[in-house]
Amino acid sequence: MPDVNTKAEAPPQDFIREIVSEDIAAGKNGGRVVTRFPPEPNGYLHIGHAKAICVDFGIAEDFGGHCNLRFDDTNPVKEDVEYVDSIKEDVHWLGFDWAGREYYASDYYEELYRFAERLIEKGAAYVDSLSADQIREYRGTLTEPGKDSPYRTRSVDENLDLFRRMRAGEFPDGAHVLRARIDMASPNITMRDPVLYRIRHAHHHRTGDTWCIYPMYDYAHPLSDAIEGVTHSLCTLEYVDHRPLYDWCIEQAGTEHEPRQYEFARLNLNYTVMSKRKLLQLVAQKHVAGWDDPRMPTISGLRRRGYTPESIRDFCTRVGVAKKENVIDVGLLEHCIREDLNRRAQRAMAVLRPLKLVLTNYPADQAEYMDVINNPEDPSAGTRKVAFSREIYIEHDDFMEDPPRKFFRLAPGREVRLRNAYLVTCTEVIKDAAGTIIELRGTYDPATRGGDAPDGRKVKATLHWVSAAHAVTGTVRLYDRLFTVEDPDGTAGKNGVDFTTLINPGSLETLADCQMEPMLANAAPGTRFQFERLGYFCVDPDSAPGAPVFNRTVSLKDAWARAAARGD
RNA sequence: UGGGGCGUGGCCAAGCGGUAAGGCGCGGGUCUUUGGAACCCGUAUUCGAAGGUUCGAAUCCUUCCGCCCCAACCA
Repeated sequence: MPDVNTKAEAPPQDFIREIVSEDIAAGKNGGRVVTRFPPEPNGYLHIGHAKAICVDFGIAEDFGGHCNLRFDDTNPVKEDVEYVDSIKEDVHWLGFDWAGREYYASDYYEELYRFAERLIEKGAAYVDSLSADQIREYRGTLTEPGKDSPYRTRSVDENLDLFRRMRAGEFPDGAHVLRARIDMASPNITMRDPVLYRIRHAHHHRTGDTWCIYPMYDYAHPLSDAIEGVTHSLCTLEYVDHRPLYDWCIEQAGTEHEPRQYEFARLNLNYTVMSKRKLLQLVAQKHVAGWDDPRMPTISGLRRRGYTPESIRDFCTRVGVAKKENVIDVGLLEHCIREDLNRRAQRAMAVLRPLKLVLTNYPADQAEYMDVINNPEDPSAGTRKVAFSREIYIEHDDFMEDPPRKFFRLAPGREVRLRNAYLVTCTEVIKDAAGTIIELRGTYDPATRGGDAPDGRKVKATLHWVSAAHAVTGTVRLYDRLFTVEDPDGTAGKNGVDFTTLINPGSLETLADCQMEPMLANAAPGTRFQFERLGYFCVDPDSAPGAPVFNRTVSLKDAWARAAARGD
């Protein structure tokens, strides 16, 4: 058994961390590591962003560096402060801290403008007066080279004059753009004289009406990185083609810092749509209650669903960082939250679909209090008292009048255990005129208090329950996948239908007559419990004192249901 | 058909010329007052394919095949 423990603490490795390690070893950037998380404030963050956040902040943290939160707010017509606020909240909630390094590309507009003038003076940029359509035509296609704009040869003086007048607001939107003079025949389309600035007479959420020309991402991003002293600019794979332009901007601007861009594969989840456009559509068309609907893959949705930040971060590290396109099984996400909550969530008993069981040999006016362990995984969570009495509710699913072979819960004449209470036997089934079971009668064995029989006899099932006289009524929202097809996007595309037609009609089931133990009546919103034998549930903000509303985060693993689905 | 990225078990993912880690899932078992949890066992003679180099290849070379991205004055 040679030193197995010395290797156990090896930090998580991936190709980016390898690069960073090598850079540090080589003394690059004076050993500094600076990354950035650069969202555009035009929507809510989702689980895909969570991966990027974990990569950007996580790597900085691992190497003793820091990560800037920078808003890439270069397109005023799509952005809003509502989004910057939600982004800040979500990043913080995930457990990351930018420690005051909150930046905005718009803070650099003046500096970016000066760089642009310098580019013009060097002959590296020019003002083009082609229309957007013409620019597209001149750009060529994937297989044919583009051709030079007739304005490409304008003099430096003319370019400078035009660009200054663009800034001064002399021209309407679309009249001119500033372009990099690179190579219209480049096999990489990104390099065919990319647009650097466009005219947009629009109000910006931070700079107001100060500007009417706005820089493009491809220009603003590398220079913002350089201005901030970012060393490793980490982004997703679709930007690989943009890297030569990123480097071109850095080189042309001759900045003090020379950040480098590295790309990794974005996160995809099966049974989920992730594009901002589609998420926005779900909200706008009211297929869901909002950005934070517990069925949404947004950070705010996952939060309301009951996911913990720890579980999401754990998920991101398990998913890894690589360059292969991937589709992660949502089952992994569910595993992560179960594992976290199993250790931390207080247990409680709640009956979702109540069926009354009257114990005919239990005194009508009596009640007693059982000692119940709050969390078997965490002794420090202590115990609580739970009331027991003659009339109790059990789960309707836990009784079958004519049970199949492998069903070993309650049935006529059968004895089962009521968790932490007594062994009980069903003696009678009461039905209404229509034949519907409305109540059960049974007896309890007074010698089995706590749940063990002195004679050592065993029962095969243990049921959760709640005393009818003490129960509080609450609402439970059972959430299921929003889509039951693995690849909603692909399936919708293949069948030529709108993806919203694929929404699972059973993605939300609301149960308003759930019977719960009293301690659940006034739990604070956000509090998470395990309802024994059912799953993990989180108190929703819609709760009122004495009228709690719970969201089911995820069910418990259910071998019985799995076997039944498999066909025994 | 231009350029770029990527192909290791159902889904991820290590591996960096010395004889296929790990996680999820799945199957079986132990234990159990949650059909939960925990624990144990099993799950790729093979790394997209075919050639080649080598004593030895998932790792090097060649060719082929497949998937993804790029033709916004979006990011």
